[in-house]
Amino acid sequence: MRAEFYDFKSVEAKWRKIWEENKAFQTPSPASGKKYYCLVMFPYPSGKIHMGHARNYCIGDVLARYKTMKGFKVLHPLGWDAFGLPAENAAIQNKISPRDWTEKNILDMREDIKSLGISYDWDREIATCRPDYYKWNQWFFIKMFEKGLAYRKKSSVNWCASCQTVLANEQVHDGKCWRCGSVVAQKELEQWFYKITDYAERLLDGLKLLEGKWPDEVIAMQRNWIGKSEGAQVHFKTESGQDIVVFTTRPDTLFGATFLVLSPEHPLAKELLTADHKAAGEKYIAAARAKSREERLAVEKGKTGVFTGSYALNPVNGAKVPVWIADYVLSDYGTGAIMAVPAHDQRDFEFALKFKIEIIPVIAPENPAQFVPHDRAFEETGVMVNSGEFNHMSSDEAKAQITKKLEKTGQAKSQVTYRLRDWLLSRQRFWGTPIPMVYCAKCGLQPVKESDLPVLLPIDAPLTGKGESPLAQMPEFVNTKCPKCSGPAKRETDTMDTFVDSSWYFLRYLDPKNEKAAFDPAAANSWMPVDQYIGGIEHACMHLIYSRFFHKVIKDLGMASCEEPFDNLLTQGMVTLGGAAMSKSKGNAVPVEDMVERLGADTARIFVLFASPPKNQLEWSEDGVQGSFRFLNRIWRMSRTLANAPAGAAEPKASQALQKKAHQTIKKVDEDIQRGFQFNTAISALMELLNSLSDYPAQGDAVSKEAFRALVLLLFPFAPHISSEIWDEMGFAPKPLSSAEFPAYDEKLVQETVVEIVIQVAGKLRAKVTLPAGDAKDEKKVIAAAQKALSERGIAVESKYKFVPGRLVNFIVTQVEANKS
RNA sequence: GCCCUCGUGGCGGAAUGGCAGACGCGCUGGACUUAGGAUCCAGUAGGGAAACCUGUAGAGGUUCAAAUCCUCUCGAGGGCACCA
Repeated sequence: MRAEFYDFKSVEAKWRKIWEENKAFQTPSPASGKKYYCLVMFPYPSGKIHMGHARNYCIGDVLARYKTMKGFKVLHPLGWDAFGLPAENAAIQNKISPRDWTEKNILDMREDIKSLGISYDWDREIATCRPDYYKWNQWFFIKMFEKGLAYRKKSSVNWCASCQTVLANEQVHDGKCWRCGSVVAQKELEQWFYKITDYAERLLDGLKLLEGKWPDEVIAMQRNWIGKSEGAQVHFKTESGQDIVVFTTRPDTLFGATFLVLSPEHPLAKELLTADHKAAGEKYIAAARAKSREERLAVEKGKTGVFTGSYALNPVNGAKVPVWIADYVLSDYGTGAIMAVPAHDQRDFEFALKFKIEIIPVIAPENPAQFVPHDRAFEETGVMVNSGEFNHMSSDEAKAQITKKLEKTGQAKSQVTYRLRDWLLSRQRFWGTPIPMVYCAKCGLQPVKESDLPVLLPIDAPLTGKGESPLAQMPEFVNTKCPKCSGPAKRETDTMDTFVDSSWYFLRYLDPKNEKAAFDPAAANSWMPVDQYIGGIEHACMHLIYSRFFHKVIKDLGMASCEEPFDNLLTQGMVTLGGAAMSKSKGNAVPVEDMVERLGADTARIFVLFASPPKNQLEWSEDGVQGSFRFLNRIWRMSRTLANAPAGAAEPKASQALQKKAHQTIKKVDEDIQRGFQFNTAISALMELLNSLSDYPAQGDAVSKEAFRALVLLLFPFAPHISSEIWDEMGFAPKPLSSAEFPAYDEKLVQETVVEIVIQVAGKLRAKVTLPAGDAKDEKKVIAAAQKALSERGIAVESKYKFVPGRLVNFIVTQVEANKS
C-alpha cells in the first residue's frame, strides 16, 4: 500500500494561478489606514535561487501576509540588483551579452520565487540595469556633483587585479576583495568619490534613532566603521618656521611629546630633510611607497623610521623635539603627522626604545599604589606630573585645559576625526551605470544636461576583462559634444559602483514607472520609512551605510522627509549545508526548484521558518524537511477526518479544553510574530494545537471544527497554499482565505480555569496542587492547600512564605522533619 | 588591543526573574501490515531499585526564588585595528 500524501503539486499550482489571476498581491493605497512597508534585500540575478536566498523571502512573506491580515496596507515589492561583475564575466566566458545573461536569469529566478508563493506585487518589479532605472542614478550623480558631493581626486586607491577595477574601502575585507577574495593592491589613480564623510556625524547620530530597532551588532559595526575620535589639532613650529599640524586624542600628554613623526607621504617629509639626512630619508620614503598596504600595516615587522635632522618646538613648553619619518603613521588619517608620547602610547614607546629617544612620563596613576609597568606605555588616565602649571590636575581635566590654553594663541583647536573615508564610486567595468560627465578641452569637466539623460550604456562593448574601461574602446560612445560649448568633447568611460544602484531602490518601488522623476516625493512621504528591512549582516558596512547616506542626501534634496530609511532591521542568519553557507560555487546549494518539485513550497517554507529563529544560522536537514512535510500531511488528514466524521458532541470538559487551547494558540502566534519574529515558536504552537485536535474525542463536532478553522487561519501566513485549499474544502468563511482577517481571541477563554500551584520549600520544588483559578489567587486557600500537600508528604514548614498569586508559594525558612515515624 | 553577540539534552531549539528542556528531529521499544522513506502508541537530560539527588561553560554575588540580573574567569563567533 502506498502512503497517501496530500497532492501538494496540484494544490500549489492551483492557488498560484488564482492569486495571479486575482492580482491578490496588488499594493493597496496607503492613504486610508496604517501602512506597512516590508522590504527584503533584492537579489543579484545570478542564476537559480537556492534555499539560502529563499529563507529571506519566506521571512518577509510571513510578515507581509500577517500584517495584511491585521488590516495594514502592505507594500511588499521585489526587484533585481542587476548590474555587476558576474554578468560581465559570464559574458566573456560564454559569448553572451551581459544584458541577455541577466534578463534570462531574472526570468528564471522570478519563476523560482513565484513558485514559493511569496506575496510580491510584481507590478512594481524593477531591474537596476534598465535605462528607466539607471537614468536616475545619473540624475542623482549630477545633483550630488552640483552640491559638491561628487568629486574627482587623485589618490592611492584599492585595486583588485582579478576584478580589474578599483574598490571602495568598504569593499575591502581583511585586505581582500569582497567579491572575489583576491589580495587588494594600492594604486595611484584619479577617481570619482561621493563625499560620504560630510555625513559622518549624521550617520552616527542616526544610529541613536535605530537603537533597539536594529541589531546591536550592526549598530556597533557601523560605529566602528565610522570611527569617531575626539581630540585636538596641535601646531608645532619647526626651527625653520614650517608649521607641522598633528592630531591627538590625548592633549593631556603634550608635555610628554618628545618627538614628532610624519608619514612618508607627508608634504613636509622631504622638505625637512637636512643635508646630512637627505639621502637616508629619501631612500626610506621611496621604500615605504613601494610597499603594499599590507606590508606597511604588518605590525609584526616592528617599527622602522628615519630622522629628518630637523627639530620642532613643543608649543606647551618650548622644548626642542626631533622630527622623524615613519610608516607607522598613516598619511590618510588625521593630519598624517603625530606628536609621539612614548610614556603613554605603546607604539611611540616601541619607537622611542628602538631609536633611543627620551621618554618622559607625564601621567601618574590616580591611586599611587597602582603598579606602573616600565616595559611598556601607561595608557590610562590619571594625575598630571612633569606638566608645569597642570601638575596635580586629573588628566581628563587637563585634556580640556591644555587645549583651551593653546587655543588662545592659535596653537591648537578641538578637532573631531573620523575613520570613514569617502566612497570611491567609479569602476573600470562595463556592466554598470555610465557616469554622466563630459570632458571638454575648453570648458573642463561638465555634467551631462538633465534633458539628455540617460546616458545609455551601449548594447555591446568589446569585453576583455583586461582592466581598461570597456567603454573607452568605443569611439562612438566616447566622442560627444560639450554640454556647455557644443565643441568636441569626451565622455567619462568609467561606470558606477553597483552599490549606488542599491542605495535608493527602495524609493523607486514606491513609484516604479515614473518617467519624470526618480519617484514622487508624495509617494515617499506616504510609504517611508521602510517598516521592516530584512537581509544579511554582510551588508552592515556596505549597503546599509551607503543607503543611509544616500537617503540623507535625498532628504536634503527635499525629496523625502524621514531621517532614516529603514526603521527596523532584521539580519537573518545564513542557511548552511555541512556547516558552510549554501552557494552554487561550493556545490552545496539546495535549489528551490528541487524542493518545490519534491515536497512542495509549503514544506520548504515551514522548514526554514520552524527549524531556527530567523536571526540564527540554519543548518539544512533533510530529516527536518521531512518533519515539516509530515506536519502538513497531518493537517491535511485532520481536515479529512473532521469533514467526514459524523457530527457528535464531546463532554463539556474536553470541548472547553480544546476551545481554550485554540484561543491560547491565537494569542501565542500573534505575540510570537510581533515579538521578535519568533516564527519557530509560532509554528510549534500550531503543532500543539494539532496535537490537541488529534487527542480530541469528538472530532467533527462544532468545537473541533472551530478550533481547526483557527489553525488553518493561523497557518496561512506560513503555508499559504495548503491552508487556502483546506479552507475551501472545509467550506470556511470568508472566501477566499487571503481576504480573512487575523483571528481574534477571547481573553476570558485564554485564562486557565484551573491552575497548578507550585509549592517550593527554600526555593526547591516539593509539591504541586491544582486549584480553581479563583482559589489560586486566594492566599489563605493556597497556603492551606499547600500545607496539606506538604504534610501528606511528611514535610512540615514554618509559617514564613512568599506567595505569588496564581503561580506559586515558596516557604522560606527551615524545613523541619515532621513526625515521620 | 578595542567593540558587539553568544555559551541550555545526541541535534535544531523552548522557557513576562517563578515547575529547565515546549515543539520538532533523531533514537529505543511496541502496534498495524500486501515490508513502508507510511501511520499510530509508549519512552527518551544525567545518576539511582526507589523516595530522591544533580544539572543551563566555570567561580562569586543580588533575590524568598537566577538559564535569565550584576562582577570576574574560560570558551565560541563576528566587526575594527600601528586610526595617534
